Amino acid sequence: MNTNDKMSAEQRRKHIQLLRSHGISPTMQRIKIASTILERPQHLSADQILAMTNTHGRPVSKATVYNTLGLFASKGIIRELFVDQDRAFYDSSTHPHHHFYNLDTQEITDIAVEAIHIDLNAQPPAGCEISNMEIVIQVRNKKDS
Amino acid sequence: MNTNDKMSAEQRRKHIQLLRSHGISPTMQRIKIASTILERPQHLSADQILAMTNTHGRPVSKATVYNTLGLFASKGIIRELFVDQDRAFYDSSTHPHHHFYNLDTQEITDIAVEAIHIDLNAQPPAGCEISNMEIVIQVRNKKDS
DNA sequence: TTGGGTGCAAACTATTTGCATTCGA
DNA sequence: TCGAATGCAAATAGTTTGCACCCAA
Repeated sequence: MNTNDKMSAEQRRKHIQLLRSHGISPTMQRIKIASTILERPQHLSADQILAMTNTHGRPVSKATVYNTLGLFASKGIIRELFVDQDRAFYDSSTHPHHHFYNLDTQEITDIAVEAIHIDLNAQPPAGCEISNMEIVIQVRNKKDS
Repeated sequence: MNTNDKMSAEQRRKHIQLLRSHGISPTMQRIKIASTILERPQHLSADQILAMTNTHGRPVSKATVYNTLGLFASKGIIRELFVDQDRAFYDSSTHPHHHFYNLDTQEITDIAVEAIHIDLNAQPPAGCEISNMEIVIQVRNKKDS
């Protein structure tokens, strides 16, 4: 058993703990998907996660990946990002922060929560309350000029 | 010919002018779709527009409605809103403003541009420039308590 | 044994593409 | 006449649903 194997085994245990502590029973598929996302801080789309998860071992179906990501997000293990019309993205960091979203490359970059100050002088519509004040600032590659 | 018919004819002429002035040739389908959206300030999804357009006269296909909305948006007649993961919305007002988006009802409400002041202390990623700073604030119906 | 939990094939929905038809020069 | 513009059926991509299977009580 080499160092990498030890790391993986430790990570695996950590992820199982994490799932349990959020009330999710740690099945094979869920552990694989958790490992893919939580390996490091990152922003990934569902198919990126599907592809990365299925580079090794027994493949997990598309439906399971989608459903599992929804489950993880609803339990607060990861965060679902609303940055793109077409695809959902998932953020392995759940602490509050904002994002730049590059429309040309689909890349997501963090903005520290302290770096944006918002002054809102409008009331939500009657009978509503604010659910989410995360800001996405769309950027594009600079044109060569 | 009653008052309503006169109104419609006037509106129709105005819409044809508008299309021409934006470099769009005013076909039957486009005039019908323009009439649906521009009748009054509103926020509509593509199928709402499809359904409203096809309540009368010769029906316009789904594909044409989608493509036409994209065309109108790219020419600046209407504005495409990125408020919901699942569907695009189109705003008949193109002047800059922000939005509340009700996740429970899919209703969109305007926020005057002066009502939000944003202080951004972060640089866009290298090689990028900000493309769009329109803010969407997600709201939910207040729970009865 | 049974009932909720799990995973996935198939279905569904929003949107885009490819192409036959039409139009304007 | 001919190339570009137009409209739409069919294809696609992302996501959700419905159901067979499994496992703990």
